[in-house]
Amino acid sequence: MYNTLTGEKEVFNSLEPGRVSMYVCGPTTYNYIHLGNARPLVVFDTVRRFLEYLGYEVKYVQNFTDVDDKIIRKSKEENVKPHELAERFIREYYQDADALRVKRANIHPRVSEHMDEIIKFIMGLVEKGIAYEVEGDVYFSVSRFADYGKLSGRSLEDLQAGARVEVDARKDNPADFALWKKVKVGEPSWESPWGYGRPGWHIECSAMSHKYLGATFDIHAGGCDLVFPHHENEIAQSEGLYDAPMARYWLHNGFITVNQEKMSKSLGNFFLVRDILQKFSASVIRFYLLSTHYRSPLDFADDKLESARKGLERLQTSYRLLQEHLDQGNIIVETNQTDIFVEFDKDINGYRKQFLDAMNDDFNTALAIAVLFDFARSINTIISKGRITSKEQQILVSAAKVYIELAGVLGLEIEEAQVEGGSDLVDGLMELVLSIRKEAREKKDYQTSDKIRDTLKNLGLILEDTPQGVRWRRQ
RNA sequence: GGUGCGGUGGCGAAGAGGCUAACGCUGCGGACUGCAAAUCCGCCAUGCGCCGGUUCAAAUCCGGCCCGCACCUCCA
Repeated sequence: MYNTLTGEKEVFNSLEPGRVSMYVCGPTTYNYIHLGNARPLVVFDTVRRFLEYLGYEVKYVQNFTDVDDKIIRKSKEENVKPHELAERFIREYYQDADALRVKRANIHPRVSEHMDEIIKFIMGLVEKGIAYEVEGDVYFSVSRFADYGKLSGRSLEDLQAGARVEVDARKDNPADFALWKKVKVGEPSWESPWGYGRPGWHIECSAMSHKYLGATFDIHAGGCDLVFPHHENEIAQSEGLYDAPMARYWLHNGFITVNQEKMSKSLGNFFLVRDILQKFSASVIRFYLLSTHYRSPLDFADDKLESARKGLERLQTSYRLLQEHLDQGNIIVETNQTDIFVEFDKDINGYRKQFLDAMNDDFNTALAIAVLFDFARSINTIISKGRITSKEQQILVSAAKVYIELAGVLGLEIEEAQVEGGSDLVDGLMELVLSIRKEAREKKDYQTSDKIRDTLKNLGLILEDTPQGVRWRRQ
């Protein structure tokens, strides 16, 4: 996997055999999540699923930033208490993340519930002399941490040269950042040795990751805009206090762009997951997010999601056809396997291997998906060969199993969309309509039969005539 | 100004020294079908931003240039 810290792909070795500890920076809960927020969720959820597939026991921690300037500002606008606002959007977060099949973390720590740990952490830094208090604020002294800049590849001189931060004369160094902010009127605050106040942005991840994963853990992940300053500062805090490497592998996903520009809240060009779900299913969104390598930028546009929709549908169709083929049970009892099935049987393992090789190479989901397409084509071809022997049926059953298993590593729902068919009423009506159409076709009254097909299509019901009779499905 | 990422067919996107440059979408031709749909088969980059260099061999390595994006301030 590619490690931002070294700038190279490295072989992954976990700290403890068979176990992986992983911390992912979660959202600040003051709004619904947008697609840009969803990308790391889906990408790192996939990393987790893959590690679990390989047999690791993954301890996955993802925080909620529920104490923050933006929450306070928005709560004033909406005239609700900050913690109520945060609480509400945590619930909304789960709704979107669950839809995208993002597995819940083992622990979802919140800043508001970890004040003791945070304050103790800061006290430790002050005692070690790498943080200092000024009038109720506490700052981290970057000049006291020799490795400052190692993650983002910049030096303190670089930072000063291009400094856009207004200089605060009370700081020893302009790059020093706040660990603790003195309370302002009307803001939530907690008691501390420096008076009432609240934590700075970066300290929470250092304190909470330490509590749940220890001074050193395996993987720390987040969006690439967090490399600097957020993760750089986390390293300074954690390594400054514990003198041990914070995380061994740092993973960063690329941005979602809109017209090649970063999707962000400040530019206002963001799309909420919730709104996109009006047009596309969560599975399609997930598929789309995984169709590009996680470190590359990914441009958002309706036609690109539409293309993803068609692609995913292709994968789903293969599975559906395979199931139907097996359900039809047109097995003939013979012993001689044809060559093509022998070949296909070998291919199944080949696809699995190719898929895993792709994932093993820095989570190349785009390539892994390509393998699924090859697999799908193979399935489509083999089942078009018609009747099968019982031995051949076994091969198809195992193909179905592997196919679902690999899709599952990506968290893709391949077998969905068919059962949702409907109520007894719909089924009953469809039975009636289809029998009328069947009669019309038998009488070669194609005008009527096509009218039925076209009308149903406009209602979102697709009819497909096959040698075994008509088949219908939604969408 | 500093730091980093990237430019591959109509679109999206893999590939990172050597088989005909994957895969998906679109388009075109064919098979199947009453016609469709789905599926299958075939076609669509003598070329991978531009110019040089290294090499028997370069999208892939090196140098220069052009263009785009991001970070250096809250953002995933």
